[in-house]
Amino acid sequence: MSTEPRPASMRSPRLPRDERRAQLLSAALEVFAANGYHGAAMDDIAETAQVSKPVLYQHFPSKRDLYLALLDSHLAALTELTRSALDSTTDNRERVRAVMRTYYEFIAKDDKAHRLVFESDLVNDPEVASRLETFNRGFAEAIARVIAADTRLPMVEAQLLGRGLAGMAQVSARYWLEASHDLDLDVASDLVSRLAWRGISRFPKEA
Amino acid sequence: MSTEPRPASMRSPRLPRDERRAQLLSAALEVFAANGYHGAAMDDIAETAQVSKPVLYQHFPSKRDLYLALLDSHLAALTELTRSALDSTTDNRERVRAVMRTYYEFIAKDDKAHRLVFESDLVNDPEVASRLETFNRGFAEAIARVIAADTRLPMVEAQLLGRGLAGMAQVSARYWLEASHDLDLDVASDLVSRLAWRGISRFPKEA
DNA sequence: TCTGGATGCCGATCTTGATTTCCACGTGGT
DNA sequence: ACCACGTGGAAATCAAGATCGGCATCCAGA
Repeated sequence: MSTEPRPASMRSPRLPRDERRAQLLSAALEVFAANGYHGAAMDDIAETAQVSKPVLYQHFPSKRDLYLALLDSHLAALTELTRSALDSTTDNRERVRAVMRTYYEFIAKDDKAHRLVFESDLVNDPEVASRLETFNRGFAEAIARVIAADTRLPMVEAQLLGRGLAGMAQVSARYWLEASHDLDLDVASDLVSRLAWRGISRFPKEA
Repeated sequence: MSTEPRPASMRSPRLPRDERRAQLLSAALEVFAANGYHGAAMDDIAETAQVSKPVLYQHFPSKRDLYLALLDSHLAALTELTRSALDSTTDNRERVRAVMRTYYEFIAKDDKAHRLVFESDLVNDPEVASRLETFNRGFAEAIARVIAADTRLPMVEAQLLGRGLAGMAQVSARYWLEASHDLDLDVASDLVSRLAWRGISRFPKEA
């Protein structure tokens, strides 16, 4: 009556530790992106990776740790992408264009990693909140420096605007992805980056 | 050994159904806003309302229904606030100012209702997602009409920009609330609304 | 004032679903 | 052939949502 052991063909082949870990991360991303943290069960992730649950726990001490590992990795990637976009030119207008395009490309990636970064349902966890806040601060500050370079605004106010523009990029890109896919990525990101640039270039200190 | 019935002084006084319901909603908002949907336990809400759990379930069939009721109510309120801000003038520049200010005021309210609307951790629930999407669409379309009135942009593109500006308002206001409270509400919202207005006014169709 | 019934309230418990762990088994290298 | 280690089925554990049956309170009508 007991269940037979899984035949060899269905067992997961033995893998070196790093490869297995990478595969698990990939499966976890897929499930988390599709269902969110709370909607994802460890069973689902194990099944997606075609592995049993204990294997999961040999690589990550808990579901939360698994999630954090993923978040860290993709936040680091996005940070690097935007940094490189910022360094790709010295013309501020072109900088805005490049960063906006980078954001749109990140969101359009079909691994859906943006769901972790921009639509996490674990924002109330202090660790997650702190990582997201660090990322957002860094990004907003980079924009704020561009603004301060083009205007005479003090840093406090430039940062507020930086946050606002970051929000504009993120929200508009998410909408574009969901609803407005008849617009080409370039067209949409150029449109929004023009909106942003018109807003900030030679921003007057007083009304 | 059995626990004594709670003395009369500790029992919650009998309330007419509607008042009790209102009180429960208020307690629920407090807990949900502080901890998010998943971080909030029905026990917490009951305790905050100084009531036992069955009372909660006599008014709301489930935790999710309670949350949806709250969300509906505050989404409706915010919708009405922005509609009224839009109708408060016919000058588009003033419209942007008024709406931005309304957003900042909504976020500054100390009932923290904005945590439900802008930081919900239940976005993966279809009912929640649909309600939020309806709100966002309505808001973005209102902005898109303003944009279309001031430019020659087609509605598809105006809507993308509308979403972007909505995101700018929301994200910048959340940042202002958390970190930048040395700036006055008026100063901050005016600053961001100027950024928005400079971006959209007489937006050129081509670069 | 007294009484019956309806309504509101509570302690205690049930139930479910998901994370985490235990222990035996197979597999591949030496 | 052996043994160390990766693997999986099944079960322990636990938190939290939901419920059950009885008690208290208020009000209408005699």
